[in-house]
Formats: sequence, C-alpha cells, structure tokens
Amino acid sequence: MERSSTPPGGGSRREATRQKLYEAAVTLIAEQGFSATTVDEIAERAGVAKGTVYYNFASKSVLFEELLRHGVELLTDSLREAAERTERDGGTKVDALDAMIRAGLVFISRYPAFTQLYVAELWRTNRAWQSTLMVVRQQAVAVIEDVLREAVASGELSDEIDIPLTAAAMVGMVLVAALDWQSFQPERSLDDVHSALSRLLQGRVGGNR
Amino acid sequence: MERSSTPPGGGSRREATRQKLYEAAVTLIAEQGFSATTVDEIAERAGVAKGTVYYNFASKSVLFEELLRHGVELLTDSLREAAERTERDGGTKVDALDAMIRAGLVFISRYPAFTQLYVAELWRTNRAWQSTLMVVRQQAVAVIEDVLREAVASGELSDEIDIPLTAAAMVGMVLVAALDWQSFQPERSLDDVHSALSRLLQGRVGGNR
DNA sequence: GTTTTTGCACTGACCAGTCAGTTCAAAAAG
DNA sequence: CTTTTTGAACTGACTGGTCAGTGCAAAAAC
Repeated sequence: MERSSTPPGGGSRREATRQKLYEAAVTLIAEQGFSATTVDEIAERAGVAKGTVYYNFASKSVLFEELLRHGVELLTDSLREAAERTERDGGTKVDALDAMIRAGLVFISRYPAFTQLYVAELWRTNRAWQSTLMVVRQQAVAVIEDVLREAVASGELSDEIDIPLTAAAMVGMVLVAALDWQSFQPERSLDDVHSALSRLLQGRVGGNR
Repeated sequence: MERSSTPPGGGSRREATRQKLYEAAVTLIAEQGFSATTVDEIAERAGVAKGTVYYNFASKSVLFEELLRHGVELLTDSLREAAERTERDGGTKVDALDAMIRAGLVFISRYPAFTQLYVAELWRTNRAWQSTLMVVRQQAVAVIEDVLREAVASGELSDEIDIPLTAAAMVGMVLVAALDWQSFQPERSLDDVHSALSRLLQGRVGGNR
C-alpha cells in the first residue's frame, strides 16, 4: 500500500487523509449536491479506498457535517481577524465592516466550492444537519452583528438600523456579488468587486435624503 | 371526441394536474433538494399516481426545469411591473429600484419555497438544467440592470457604479435578508424588512464621504 | 335517444439499476 | 506490535422510469 511519504502539513497520517476527503467532498457536493454525490466518487477523487472513508467518518452525513463546521470556522476566524486588525490599526467601525467585506470576498474566492455548498444548504429545512447549520450560521452572523452593534453604540451608525436584518443584507450582498463574480466574470479583480460593494455600503449609490 | 370543453376550474384538466405537480415539487425540492426528492413523493403530495407525472413531464428533471422557467417568469414580470408603475407615477429611478426591492420581497414572501430552491441551484455547475438556469437568471438580472443603467444615464446615479456587480449585490441583499426574515424572524412585517433594506440602499447606514 | 367508439388523462405494479453502508482478510506504515 | 489503509465482494433498501390497462365524457353511429 503505497503512501505518499510524510504529509507536508505535519499532522498525523489520519488527519491528512481526512483533509483529502474534505477536499474531495467539498468540490463534488458543491457541483452536484449532497444526495447526488456518492461515497464511491468521494473516495475515488480523494484517492483512497471506500473503506477508508468509513474508517475515518461514521457516515456520509457525518463527513458532511464536519466539513460544514470546519469551513465556517475558517470563515468566522477570518472575519473576526479582519475586524480586530482594523481596530488595532485605529480604523472606525465602518472601516471594520469594510474590512470584513473584503475578508468575505477573499474567503469566497479562496473556497468557492465551500461557499456554494453552504448557500445551497443554508435555507433548507428537514435535513439531518439542520441544527449544525444553524449553530454555525449564527457564529458567522454574530461577528458582523457585533461590529454593527458597536458602531451604533459609538454613534457611528444610526440607532435606527435593524441589526439582524442589516447583517443579513450585508452577507447577501457579499455572497451573491462574489458568487456572480466567480461564476460569470472571473476576470475581475478582487479590488474591483470590493470597491463596488464599498460604494454600495457607504451610500454612494442610492442617493441620500 | 373533442377535448377542448373546459372543466370547472378554467384550464384544462391536464393543466390543473401540472399545476398540482409544480406545487408539490416546489416545496419538496426546496426542503430536500432535487436528488433527495423522489418522484413517488411528488406524486403522492400532488395526489396523483406516479404514472401521471410521466404522462405530464418527460422526466423528473424536465419537470424541474419547467418549474424554474415558470417561477422566474413570475418574478421577472413582477419586477418589471413594479419599475413601470413607478415610472408612470412619476417616481425617480431610485424610487423604481426601491419599488423593485419591495416587489422582490413580496415575491419571496409569496413563494418562499421557490426562492429557496432557486438559490440552492443557481451556482451549481455540471447539472443538467445549468443552461436553463443561466437564461432565466439573466432575464431577471437584466430588469435590474436596465433600471440602474437608466439611472446612470439620467445622472441620478454616479456613472462610476459597476452595473452588473451592483445589480448582483442588490439581488443578494434582498434575497438573503428575505430568506433570513422568513426562516428566522417570520413575525416581522414586510414594511419592516423593506425599510431596513431601503435604508441600506440609500446610504443611511454606512456613513458617507 | 340509445348504443358504440374513440382517445385523453390517469393508474400502479413492476423492473433494472444504483447506492450507502458492512465485512474482513491482508498489507502497509510507523 | 499497533494503527491505518486497502480493495473487493456483498446486502438490502430505494428509485427513476415503463407499460398494459382503466375510467370516462364527448362524438359518432344507428
């Protein structure tokens, strides 16, 4: 049983296998959806035997759930980090929001398949991993809501804004713009996309009254 | 042997069956996804035999494609109508955008399942109905882009805005805010949600510079 | 006005194929 | 030696699609 020497990452052998399975699963499920993706396909794409999948994960859906948790954790960390960095650098709260938008775009362009898959599952009901999804969603949205709340507290934003709705709208703005960017005009630069969204957020589109 | 005579409802018997199948399919697929939804389930929910599904549609995916076409047509008409009505009433282009946001919200609250399903499929690749989806997406986005373009032409909006990206961002804003509204705080009124989004569009959130 | 025919719309049992998950002996890796 | 992986065979439930047959109301025939 050939094995490709020591995995570059440094983790245990098992962890490396898990990672390969995540990567295989995420692209396949993003393309085809969870149900249409077979365990055989995942194993093949990852270059392991089917038995290995079941040695590492209890079931197909457990693999998927852990994938979701893993991915959203990356996103949440990245958003939080962006906000904190801005804070340290003496930026305003609005600057922090802007930095989070950029961080969101960076994340989506780095992990487009994960994003796709997440969006496709988020608003479904009656699925096994529904609760996992809710928890994980709340973690990510909370980061944005926190910054919005601070911005209101500091008087930077009007206290008339609706925090959860505004957060959701911002997520949607970034998500859809980024997915469209990736799918339909991938030649555009990240800065391009970011500046279009900044302009929208900062009210240089709709005219003010 | 003439068939034509119209049964009570108004449409032919066949059309009524098709409608029932659409309704059954849209909720099931929104909940579970395309592949996880069986033709047996669709038939049962619609109260017809499985054979009837295949009598009316060539295949499961054809049923789904026609469903997509049908739904997006409703949306597109509604958006266009909102924009035209505003125009007739002497509103500005920005007013038209605002009216379209409202029309979007109304549509989503009326057909949440369809919206869910559409979002879940839109960015997938390698699926049979990919091309249908693209066509239908373009129809809807074009309506928004047209109004944005007119607003720029009339000087109402800066000509520095990126039309396709701004349109995508607006779609995302409405989509995600509305889905979150439906899923997580359904008690909110449409006006509530609409005013939060208006505020965002019209730059009363991010502070101006 | 009664009987017969026609064909659309629908039915549901059935089939051939697919897939998640299991099993396990053996081999590789460490 | 222990942990991990392999790989192939197997199971049993499930699924998309098929097809011979039914019901029925309008049309045709008488």
